[in-house]
Amino acid sequence: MALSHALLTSLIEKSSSGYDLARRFDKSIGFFWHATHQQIYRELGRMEAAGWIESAIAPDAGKTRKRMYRVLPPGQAELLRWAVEPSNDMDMRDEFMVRLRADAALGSLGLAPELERRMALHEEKLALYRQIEQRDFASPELSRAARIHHMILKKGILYEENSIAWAREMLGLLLEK
Amino acid sequence: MALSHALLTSLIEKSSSGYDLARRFDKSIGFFWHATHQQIYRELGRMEAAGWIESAIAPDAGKTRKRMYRVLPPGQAELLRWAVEPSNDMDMRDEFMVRLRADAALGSLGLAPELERRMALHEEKLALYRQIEQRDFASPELSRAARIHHMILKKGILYEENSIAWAREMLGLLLEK
DNA sequence: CCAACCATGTAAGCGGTTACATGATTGG
DNA sequence: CCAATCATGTAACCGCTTACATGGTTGG
Repeated sequence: MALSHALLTSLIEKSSSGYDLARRFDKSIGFFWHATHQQIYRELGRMEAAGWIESAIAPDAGKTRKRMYRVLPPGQAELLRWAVEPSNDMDMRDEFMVRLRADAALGSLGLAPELERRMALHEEKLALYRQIEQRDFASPELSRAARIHHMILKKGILYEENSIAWAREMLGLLLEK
Repeated sequence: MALSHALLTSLIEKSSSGYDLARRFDKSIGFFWHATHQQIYRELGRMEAAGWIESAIAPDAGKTRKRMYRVLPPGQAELLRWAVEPSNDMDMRDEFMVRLRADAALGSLGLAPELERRMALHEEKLALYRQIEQRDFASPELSRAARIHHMILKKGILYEENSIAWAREMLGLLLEK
């Protein structure tokens, strides 16, 4: 399971509460590893039980239940151990391809509007990624860590560009006749 | 859930046994919707209980348990109903991006060999896709269904090309210094 | 004759999704 | 004051993965 290791990585980058972690996750590692807050809270509980992380009442908790989590040496050791294992391929589950194949088998089902909707989503994501790129990676001299983060972002940018170009061609085919 | 609909589509394309379905799946829809044989058998059972498909002992069963499945009108209706629903985005779960981010946080962990391994896998897949493209879609005049199948394959080809180009650049960064 | 493959299934366990719940704080 | 957001959790369900099991057929 990789969720725990994604959380460890994120907590090593910056100790934080479950809530903050969930929000940061959505905007960084989450682009490549989505998780809901329920998953995150449960996983934090497990990792604390395993001695990988520890928590304390947050300094700014006030009367809330806010807790800060930080990684312990066994957690870091586990991350190191895991990092060099062979990784599973990305799974390519795309419902829309199934729908297209149904359209091919049954005749024109009117998938064009849905394709346009998805294209717009890709455009949005691409714009967001490019904005992040401008903001965080414009400098000519970046640290090794920053350059790696940039490459991860670039993977997303390539994917979105690729998806948009493909969708444009696919749309042409669906609208034919 | 889309697995049942992927199976319905595949069965509409060609009635077959669970075993054949599982094998065909690996080489067509399976590129975008992987499923193990256990998932497939269970799903076939559910769909038969729901009246979407029916099965009969296969003509070439001999003394084996081989059964042929075919789609019934309610199954086709269900597929039509589902096909035009809004589709979920492809989830982008890529463990290797998490590992890279761990590498960025903890210092050089030696991920280059693993990246090279993955690059080779992408090359293999790309070669396979291009071979299928030559075999099935070389003709200048293709039916609508064939052209849709070709576009689905092209999506895979774009993805693999993209991944290889990205990996090459990433490898350069990991080997620096 | 034996290994590989055909063909189908059971069972356990885990991860992920969804719905629901609770209470505090902040901003208009 | 009320709505939105902060912050954390419980519970149920379902899909997916993995291991294991069973028996028939085919090819060298």
